Amino acid sequence: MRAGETMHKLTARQKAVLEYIGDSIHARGYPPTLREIGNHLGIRSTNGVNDHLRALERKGYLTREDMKSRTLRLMKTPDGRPSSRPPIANDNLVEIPIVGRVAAGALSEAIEHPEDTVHIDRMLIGGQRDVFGLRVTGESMIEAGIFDGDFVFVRKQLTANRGEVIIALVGDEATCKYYFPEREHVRLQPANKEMAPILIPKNDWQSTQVLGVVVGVYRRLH
Amino acid sequence: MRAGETMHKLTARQKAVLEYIGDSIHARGYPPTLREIGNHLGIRSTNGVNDHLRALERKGYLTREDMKSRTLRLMKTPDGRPSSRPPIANDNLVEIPIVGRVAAGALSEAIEHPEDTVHIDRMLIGGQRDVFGLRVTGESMIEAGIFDGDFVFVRKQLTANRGEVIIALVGDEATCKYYFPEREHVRLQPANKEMAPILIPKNDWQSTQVLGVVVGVYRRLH
DNA sequence: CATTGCAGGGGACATTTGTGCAGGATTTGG
DNA sequence: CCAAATCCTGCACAAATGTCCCCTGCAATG
Repeated sequence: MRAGETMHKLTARQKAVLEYIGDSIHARGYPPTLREIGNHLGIRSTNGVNDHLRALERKGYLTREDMKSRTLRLMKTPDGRPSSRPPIANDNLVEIPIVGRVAAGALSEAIEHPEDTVHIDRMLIGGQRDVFGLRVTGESMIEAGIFDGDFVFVRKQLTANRGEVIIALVGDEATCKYYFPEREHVRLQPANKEMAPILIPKNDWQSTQVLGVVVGVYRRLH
Repeated sequence: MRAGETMHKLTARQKAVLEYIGDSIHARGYPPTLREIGNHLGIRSTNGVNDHLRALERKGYLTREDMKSRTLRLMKTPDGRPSSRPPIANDNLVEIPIVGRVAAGALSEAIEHPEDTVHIDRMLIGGQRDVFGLRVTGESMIEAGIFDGDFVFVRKQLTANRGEVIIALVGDEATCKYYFPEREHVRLQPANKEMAPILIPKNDWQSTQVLGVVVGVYRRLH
């Protein structure tokens, strides 16, 4: 950085404006209007927003064109580096339906009508396809680090390997357990010393009872 | 692909329109207006341009929003491949830098030069801003369901509430622990019966030692 | 031959959007 | 302490911009 090229610092508010503009471009593909910025930051007057934009222009963080809508261009990031934000590459993102709760019943129906979806980085689910999400109820897998309220991401498949964490349909309830096929029965093993395994005789066991294999776990804190 | 979902081919004119929109976004950073498109292609009537846009929408090459200027989004390239800059429908996505591993040392440097990023649904981090990611090393939080190799998402902040899971800088190592401020010292409590708490005298404790509060945990399985 | 899609012209109209003016309250730097 | 900057409200206005309606012509299709 040369002398004379004074490093104009931003106020917190100006930084927030600049960040929202970047977010908008990044997420929607086009810059926001004055009023959109105002709405997002709780500024009721377009002039209030304009003040910020003028300040950001003066300090060299963005440029715009006269009397044209949405013609904002970012020149520098809030920390002063030249701006060039690559657009999100869709290839890395997957949209995942959250189909209900494990052990909540009537799951198969829920799968057809997802209530909600989340987007998740493909990297986090190991590049798997056909993944859906569930909310966990109960404490049966706490020793595996899967707690009440956690989200689990499940790769849809009808078979599993010994020892994997699976979602199985028992009766009409979905449940999350370790999978242990044995001679006479299939053992669904909880990860909780105080709970007994579920034993299902091989005769009663149908392949449709495995809904999928858990490939990821997410827990919100705070 | 269903029947009826035919591969809609573009006319030469429609292709030209689509390309100009792409050029505009690329060169100027924002999409053009109807009249700008018309000027560029020699179409004097906004309606003429609108016809093209409607056709492109119908064929799935772009989307736009009602009564908003410059809200064009490309969905497919002229040759039918998904657009390289696929605008995420909703803006509930956040790009999160993965800055290193907890207890890996030299973390503060890593924060400046993120090695990698993941995208995550804003819903999963409770709408927080200023979030970064870390990979956990070690077993010190297993009873809190945070295992070796897990990703933690951390809201950047210099203070925390009693009992929250935080990332703290101890010496030059970042560590993940429960936060318990007490009379004489700050206690960093592991969630592992076999490990002792770290006690840091209030004198040695500086606010900069809290790097942030853990707002989410992700674990890959399989 | 009627219909459909394409490619426009021309223009009225409503909405969106940026600009500008007139303030006020607070903070910051000298 | 004053001046400048920050961060707003509120409003009026004009320009930019999308939508809609009614046309013309042409080509392809059934």
